[in-house]
Amino acid sequence: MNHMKNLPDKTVERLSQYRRSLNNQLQKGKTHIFSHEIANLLHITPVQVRRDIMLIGYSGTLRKGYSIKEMVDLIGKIIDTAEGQKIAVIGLGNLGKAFIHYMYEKRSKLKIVAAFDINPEKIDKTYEDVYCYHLDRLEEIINEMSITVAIITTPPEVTSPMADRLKEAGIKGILNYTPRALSPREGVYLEEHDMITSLEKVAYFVKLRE
Amino acid sequence: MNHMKNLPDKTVERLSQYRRSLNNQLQKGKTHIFSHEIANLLHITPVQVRRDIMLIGYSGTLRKGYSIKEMVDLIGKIIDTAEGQKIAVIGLGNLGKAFIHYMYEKRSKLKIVAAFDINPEKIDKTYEDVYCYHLDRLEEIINEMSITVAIITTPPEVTSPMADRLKEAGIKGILNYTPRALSPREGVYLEEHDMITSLEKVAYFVKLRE
DNA sequence: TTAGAATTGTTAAAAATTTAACAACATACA
DNA sequence: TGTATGTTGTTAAATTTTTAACAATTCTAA
Repeated sequence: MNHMKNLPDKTVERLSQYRRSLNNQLQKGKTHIFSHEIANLLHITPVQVRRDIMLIGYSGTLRKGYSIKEMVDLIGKIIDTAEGQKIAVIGLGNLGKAFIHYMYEKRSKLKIVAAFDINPEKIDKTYEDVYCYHLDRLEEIINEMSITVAIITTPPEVTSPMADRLKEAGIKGILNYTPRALSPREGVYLEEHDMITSLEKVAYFVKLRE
Repeated sequence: MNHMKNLPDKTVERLSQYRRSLNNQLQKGKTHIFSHEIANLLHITPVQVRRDIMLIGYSGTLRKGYSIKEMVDLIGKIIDTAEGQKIAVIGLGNLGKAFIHYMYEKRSKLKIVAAFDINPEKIDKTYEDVYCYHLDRLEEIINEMSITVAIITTPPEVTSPMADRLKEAGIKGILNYTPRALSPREGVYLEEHDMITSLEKVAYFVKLRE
C-alpha cells in the first residue's frame, strides 16, 4: 500500500477518469470489465490500463477481468481522504454554478460545502444545496468548516489577491479557472485550467489535419 | 516554417499559455521579456521556455530578451488559422455561458459564433452577442456558417448522440466538457475535459502533502 | 580595451511515460 | 483429455518530454 505514494502523475490523473467511466458501467449493471474495454472508454491503450492497475496494486481475474466495484473502491481509497475533503467555490457566477451542478451527481467524496460572492442577490441563499456567503466571511467560514481546497472562478482582476487571501486563510489546494495565470504560493498546491487553452488546442489540431 | 508541423504536443499546449501571459504583460506596457520571466509567469523552467521558442523558430536578442509583440504574433500564426475558426457552443447552460463570457475578452482568433439549446426561453436571443438557435437547426447553421469546432456542455445523457450528430454535421473538432466521456469518432479530433478530474487531482496532491 | 555578468540557442543527458513483448494461466470445447 | 484462445501481469524497449550544460554573444563598466 505504501508504493502508492509514488504513483506517476499521469496515472493519478487517469485514476479519476477510470472511476468516472467505471461508475457509468456499474450503473448499466456491469460487474466485471476487461482492460481493453476500459481502454476503449478512455481511448487509451489496454496496456496502459493494465499498467496503471498494476501500479495501484490491484489484480483482476484471468478470464473475467476486473471487478468494477472493487476498482472503484480502491481508487476511492487512493484518491479520496478518509472523510473526503471540503471545497469552496469562490465566485458564484456561471462557472461557479457549473461546478456545483457538476458535483451534484456525486462521483467522489469531494464536497463543495460553500460558495462566496459579493453580489447581495446571491448571498445568504443556496444554489443546489450549497450556501453562498459574503466574501467578507471567507476566512471565518474556511476555518470553521475546515475547507482545504478552493476553486477560483472570479473575474480575472482579482485572481491573484484572492489566491493570497486563500493561502492566508489556510487553503492547501487551489484550482484556478480564471483566465489569469497565478504564480505558485509556498505550501499551496496549484492547478491551472484555462478554458481558452483547451479550445485552442482543439482548434490547432483541427487545423493541422486539413 | 515547415518544421512547425511537428511541434511536440506539450509545446502546442504551452504556446497558448505563453500568449495568455504575454498579452497580460503587453497590457502592462512591457515590450520585451526574458525567458526566466516567462518561466516565472507559467511556473515552468527557463530552459523549457527557450526550447519551445527555438522550436517555433523564433529568436530573441541577447540582452533584451524576446519581443512580446513579435512572439504573440508568431504564436497566432501557428495556432490560429488565417481567418480564425468558428465555434459553436452546444447547450447554453451555466457552462456554455461561462465559455462565451470567457471568450469575450478575445485573446485569440477563435470565435464563438453560435449557441444551441432546446429551452424556448433561450432560443432566438443573444447572450453576450452570441445568438442562440434551436437545436433542430444544428446542421443547417453549422453548414451555413462553416463552423468547425464544437464545445459540448449538454447534460451527460445526450453527450454521445450529440457527438454523432456533430460529426455528421461536419464538425472537425469536439471539446467535451460534460461529465460523460466520449469514444473517438473517425475524422474528428476529440478533447475531453472533466471538471471533477481536475478537482480530484488537486485534492489528491493536497492529501499527499499532509 | 578588457574582464565580468547576463542571456540566448542548442546539443546532449536524464527522467518520465508509453508501448511492445511475452510468459503464465484459465476457460471453452473438440 | 488436451489444444486453442483470450487475458492478465510484468519486464524490457521505445518514445516523448524535461533538464542540464555550455559555447556564443552582447552589454557594462572598470
